[in-house]
Amino acid sequence: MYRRRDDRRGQMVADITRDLRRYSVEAQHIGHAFAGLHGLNATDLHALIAVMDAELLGDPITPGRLGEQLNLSSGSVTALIDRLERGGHIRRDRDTADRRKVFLHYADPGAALARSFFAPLGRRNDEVMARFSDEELEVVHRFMAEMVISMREHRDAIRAARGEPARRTAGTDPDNATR
Amino acid sequence: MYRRRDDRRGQMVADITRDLRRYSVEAQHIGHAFAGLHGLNATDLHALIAVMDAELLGDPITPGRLGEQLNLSSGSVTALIDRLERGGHIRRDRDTADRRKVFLHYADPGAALARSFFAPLGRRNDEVMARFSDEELEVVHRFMAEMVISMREHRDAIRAARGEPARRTAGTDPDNATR
DNA sequence: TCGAGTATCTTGATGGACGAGATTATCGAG
DNA sequence: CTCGATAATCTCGTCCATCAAGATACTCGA
Repeated sequence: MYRRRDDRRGQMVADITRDLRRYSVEAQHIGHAFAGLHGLNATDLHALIAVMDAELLGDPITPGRLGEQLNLSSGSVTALIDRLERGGHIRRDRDTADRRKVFLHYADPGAALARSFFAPLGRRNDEVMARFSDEELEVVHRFMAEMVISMREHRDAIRAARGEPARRTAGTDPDNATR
Repeated sequence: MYRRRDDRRGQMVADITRDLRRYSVEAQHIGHAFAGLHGLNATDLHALIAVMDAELLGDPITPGRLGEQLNLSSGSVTALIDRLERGGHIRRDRDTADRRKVFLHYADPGAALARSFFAPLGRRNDEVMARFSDEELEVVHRFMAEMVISMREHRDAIRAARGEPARRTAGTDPDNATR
């Protein structure tokens, strides 16, 4: 689209760029549509997924860390958690050691919702991937992993250019990040 | 994450799924951060890109079609265009044939902004892709193209489940769609 | 053990974006 | 030249994010 070259490889680069853009636009639309279908908004859905992820890893998330992941102010996070708790999706639990902290745990309705979001997507993933060999998938993985790294750097650069000092999220550390 | 298998291929599938999820999350963050940096919001940025895309294809977009692409109500679209026009990013032009219609054209500040969004991303893309052979990129392209198709189907399914009757956007037609 | 400093979450006020529905302008068919 | 359909706009209410301040709990040095 922007910068079009004539050689075959240049065309390929452009195609992939366009693929990626389309993919993320679709992903956003899907999240938005699914959320709306269940009376949530896009942020709520992201939060629900983050809470579930953390819980499945045995490392419950706190409002503070949730705010970092979603890039939300602390006040917004409280309101967000209020909404989700009111909807019965998650619940708050005070830490016994440090009573300032609140741990977020998902309640069953929330978990079911998250599963119903991912299950069909997973099926579709499987369908597509079935058409590729192990070696091909390996290439795809290598490519996507590198793209994600590059995107994260870019994200941090933009955030740094703003006022937020890059706001070291879990993304700064190499790869143990939940997502 | 969800459904983890032990064999190598299963692991690969899970990894790629995770890659894709991370990618779209990052893409969203980048859009949000960039928009905020320039006094816009995420919707405004998407709209600006859509307007530019259409214009570059020589087929200026109308508010109605823009609303379809962004999945916005007509009222929101009007407000959105007001904002962008006020900011000097785009301008409205009445169609001479059908005076109900309004064509959206980007003004220079808007174009510059869109370019300053894509240019660094393009550079990063190039860097990553330089590390892959033609054949490998071919595989990536094939994979992503299929994923996009699958995602679109899913999106339409969800929207159909809602109230909107799949709202035939440009996505229904095979591939000449801008995005 | 007291107190200043810090961390974590919450509250309240404000502004802005979005959606729903009514309204205005225009077009095409009979 | 009406009537219905279509495109955009306007109005209003709701909801969400941000900001600034506040409440509570921990930490550590004197």
